[in-house]
Amino acid sequence: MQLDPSSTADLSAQIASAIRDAIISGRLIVDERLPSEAELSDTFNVSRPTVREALKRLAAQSLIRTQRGATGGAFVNRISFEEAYSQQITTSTLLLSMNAVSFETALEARYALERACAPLAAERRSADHLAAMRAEIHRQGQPGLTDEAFCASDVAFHRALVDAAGNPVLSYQLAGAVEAMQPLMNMITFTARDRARIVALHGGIADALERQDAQGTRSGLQALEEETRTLGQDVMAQRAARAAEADG
Amino acid sequence: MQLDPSSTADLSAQIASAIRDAIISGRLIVDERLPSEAELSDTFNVSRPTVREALKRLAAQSLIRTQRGATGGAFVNRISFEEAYSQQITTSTLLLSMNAVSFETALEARYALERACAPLAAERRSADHLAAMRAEIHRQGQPGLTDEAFCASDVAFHRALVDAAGNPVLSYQLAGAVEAMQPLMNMITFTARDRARIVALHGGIADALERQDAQGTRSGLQALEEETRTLGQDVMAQRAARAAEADG
DNA sequence: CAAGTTGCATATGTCTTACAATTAGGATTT
DNA sequence: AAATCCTAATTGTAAGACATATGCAACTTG
Repeated sequence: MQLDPSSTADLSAQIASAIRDAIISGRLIVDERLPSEAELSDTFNVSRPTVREALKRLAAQSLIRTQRGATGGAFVNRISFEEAYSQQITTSTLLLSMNAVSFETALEARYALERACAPLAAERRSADHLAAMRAEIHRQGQPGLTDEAFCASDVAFHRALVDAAGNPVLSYQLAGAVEAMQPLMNMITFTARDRARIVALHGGIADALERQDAQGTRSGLQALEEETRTLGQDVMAQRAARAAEADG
Repeated sequence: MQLDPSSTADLSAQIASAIRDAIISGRLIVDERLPSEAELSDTFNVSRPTVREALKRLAAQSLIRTQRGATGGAFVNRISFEEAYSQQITTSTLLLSMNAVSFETALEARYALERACAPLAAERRSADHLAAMRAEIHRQGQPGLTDEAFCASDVAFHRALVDAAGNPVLSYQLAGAVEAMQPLMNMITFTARDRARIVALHGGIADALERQDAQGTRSGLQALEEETRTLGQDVMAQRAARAAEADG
C-alpha cells in the first residue's frame, strides 16, 4: 500500500483510500487485522493522529471495526445487511431532502421498485409475512392514530411486502427507497376517509398476495400509487396556495 | 447539541452522531458553516483531534466538506447524485462479496429492479438513450473484446436503459444493483456463441424500446435474465467440479 | 492440583502543545 | 489606482504523554 506523492488531497483521505482499495480488491479479507496504528504511521510516514483520522473514515463506512486492548486493533468488517440498510437510508433521505426531489419523482421510483417484487412476493410469501401485513392493516384502522404513526405503520406494511419476496438483496435495495420517502409522506395529513381508502387498498394487496395473485398485487400497488399521488398533489397545491397568499 | 454522558461509545462517534442528527433533522442546513474545530472542542469539552476524528467520519459520508484558510471551515454538503451513486456502489459491492450472496439471488434482484423501469423507459426513452444503447451493442459485437470489456459495455448498456426511465431516483437506486453485479459477472467467460446470443437479446430490447413497447422490453429483459442465469450456473458447476477434483 | 487473582504488555482512546500550509481580506507601497 | 505584502483565522500534520481496556501469563491460595 503506497501513497501518491503528487496528490493534493489530505493524507488521511489518501491513506483511507489506499486501505479501502485493499479491502475492495480482496487483498485484505474479512476479519483480518490491520497493522496497529503505530505500525501504519511508520509505513505511511505520517503521525498517529493522521492514521487515526483515516481509520475513522473507514469506520464511518463500516469497512472496519476497532477493538481496544491487548489483542485489539482494526479489523476488516463483514458489512451486514443491517449496516448497509441504515447507511443507504441515511444517504437516500438526505439525497431527497437536499436536492429538491419532487414528491412525484420519488413516489414513481418507489412504486416502480415495489411493483418489481410483486411476482416474487406472490410466489414466496409466508404466513409470517401475511400476518405482519394484516397486523399493520389492523393498526392503520384504529381511530386516534397520529399521522406519523399511520405513516410508520405504512412503512412497516410495505417492508413486510418487500421482505415477502424472499430476496435479501432486493430488500436491501428497496429499504432506501421506501424509508427515504417517509419524511415526504409525513407532510401529508390523512383524513379519516383517506385512511379508509388506503386501508382498503392494503387489504386488497394482502388478499392478492394470500391467493398468490401476482397480477392482482401489481394492480393493487398501482392503485395505491395513484391514491397516494393524489393526496400528495393536494397537499402541494394547498401549500402553494398558502405561499401565494402570504406573498401577496 | 449535547452528548450522552452514559454512553460508552467513542467520543468522536458520539460527536459525529450529534452533528449528523442536526444535519438530518434540518437544524443545520446546506452550505451552512459549522463552528471551527476549536469552538467545537470547547462546546463538547473534548480535544481538537477528537473533534477532527468526528468530522472525518462525517466527511466520509459526504455529509460535510472542509476548506482551509481564513474563511474556511466545515460546511454542510449538498450530497450529489454522483456521490450517492459511488457510495452505494461501494457498499453494495462489498455487501455482495462479503456475505456470500449467490449469483442467483443477485441476478434475480437485479433483473426484478430493471424490469421495473421498463414501462417508464419505453414511454420516455430519448434518441440519445437509444443511440447509447446501440453504440454499446455494436461494441459488444466486435471481435477481440476481452471478457472484462464486454462486461463493462454490458453495464453501460443497462445503465442507459435505466437512465432512459428519466427518473433520477430510480437511476440512483439501480446503479448499486447493476454495478455491484459486475464482479460476479466478471467471473463468467463468454464464448463467441454466448456473446452473439446476448447481443441479439440486447438488440431486441433496444428495438422494443424504440417502438415504445413496454411489454416487449419486459420480456426481452426476462429472456436476458434467463440466458445470464444459465451462463452463471454453468460457471458455478464447473468451479464446483474443479474443486471436487482438487480435493479428491 | 485447580481456581481465582494479580500484574504486565499491548493496543486504542484522548489530551496538550506546537508548527505548517492555505486563504481571504485589509494595509501598504509603488 | 493597482499591485503587493502582511496578517489573522482556520484546517492539516506532528510528537509526546497519559488514560483505559483487554488478553494472557505468572502467581498465589484453598
